[in-house]
Amino acid sequence: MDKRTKLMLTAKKLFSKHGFYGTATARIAKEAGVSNGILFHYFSTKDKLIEAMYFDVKDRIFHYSLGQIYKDATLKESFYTLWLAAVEWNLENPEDFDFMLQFENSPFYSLEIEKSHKYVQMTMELAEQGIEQGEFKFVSPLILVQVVAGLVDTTVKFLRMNEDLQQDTEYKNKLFEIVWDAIKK
Amino acid sequence: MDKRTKLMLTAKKLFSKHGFYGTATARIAKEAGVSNGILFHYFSTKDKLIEAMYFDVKDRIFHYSLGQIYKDATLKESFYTLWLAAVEWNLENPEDFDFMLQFENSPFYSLEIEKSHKYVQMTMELAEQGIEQGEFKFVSPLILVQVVAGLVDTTVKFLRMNEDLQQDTEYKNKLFEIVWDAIKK
DNA sequence: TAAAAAACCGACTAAACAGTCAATTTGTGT
DNA sequence: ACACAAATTGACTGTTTAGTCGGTTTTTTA
Repeated sequence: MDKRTKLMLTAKKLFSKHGFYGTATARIAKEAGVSNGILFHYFSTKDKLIEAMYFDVKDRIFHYSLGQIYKDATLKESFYTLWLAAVEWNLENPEDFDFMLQFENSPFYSLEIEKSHKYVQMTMELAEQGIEQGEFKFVSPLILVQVVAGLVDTTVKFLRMNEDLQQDTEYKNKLFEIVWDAIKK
Repeated sequence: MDKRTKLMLTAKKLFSKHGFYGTATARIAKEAGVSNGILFHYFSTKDKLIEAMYFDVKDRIFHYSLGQIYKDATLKESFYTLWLAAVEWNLENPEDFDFMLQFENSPFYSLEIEKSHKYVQMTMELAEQGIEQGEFKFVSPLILVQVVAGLVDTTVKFLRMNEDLQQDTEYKNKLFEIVWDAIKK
């Protein structure tokens, strides 16, 4: 594995456990088994490393989740697939989840960063579609996207504390009804 | 104003703008107009200061929001009052809001802390009531509480970016329908 | 009003930190 | 085989940091 990747994996592990504040760059390099200098060769500052990791994680989760949607699915099916894929991905990648939560709620994060992301447009289009078809509530498509994203986080946090429910498909369907009822007209 | 309060107000301002990582204790003391030493007289460590602030803010917002509920209100009215009060309080106290978001999504925060909070029980009871009366979805009362709390955050973030909607009662009612539909059977 | 306690000061320190850099190794194209 | 570029090292540094401490002022108590 190349050292850039090793650094990002180690950084993710440490950031998610100890926070940005509690993780020294020297420690990241040491635990990744590379030299101190190479970290700053790939990422000119600590902040740049954090930002690069954000884009990397966001990319992977959206690529995975959007990839699960199949053609000719109804709007509800698409949203169900999207929601479930995101929830399961986050449960299987707890470090990524913790890192993202921390990042998105820190002063590092601005909406400029968010908006620059290609996948946001794609989910917005789904929401707009639902509104036009009269299936969703007549509100800003942005709030609908944010509601779904927020409910993914809420669900993941809840299922983490209730491991026995993680495999319970029936219960997860009930949890999805929360999401669907929230956005549907 | 006593120096302990001055310190907490200044810390809140700086933490919300620059994060825990980006705010030095010396700077907090300086901008609060007090000596460096007195900070550690009141809060033995920086982490203790952060935690004390969390309890302080949480206390005030819950005290305010729960206080808005009137006797003999229906369950829906109670939830509406609670949700609206929380949203408006957060909009009027953006530093508190940013601080809380940061804290609750950082490794500082554990569910042990959350559970130790007296107000959590009170909202849980409201949720249990709704479930027993058959008015809410038949899921864990905890997820219902977390859904409402999460949707408060989502709403606040959204209204912050759309200042023109902040006074629009009709629109806010529509946003509440998202919350209500999410939890109601 | 005296003495005890609590609040308060700011200079100080030891450790930790992000980022640099000159030197060395590894890879690549000719 | 050679030259040139890119990757990599780890010791180093100037600064910043949380937290300490001996001493002073203010408040409380009896």
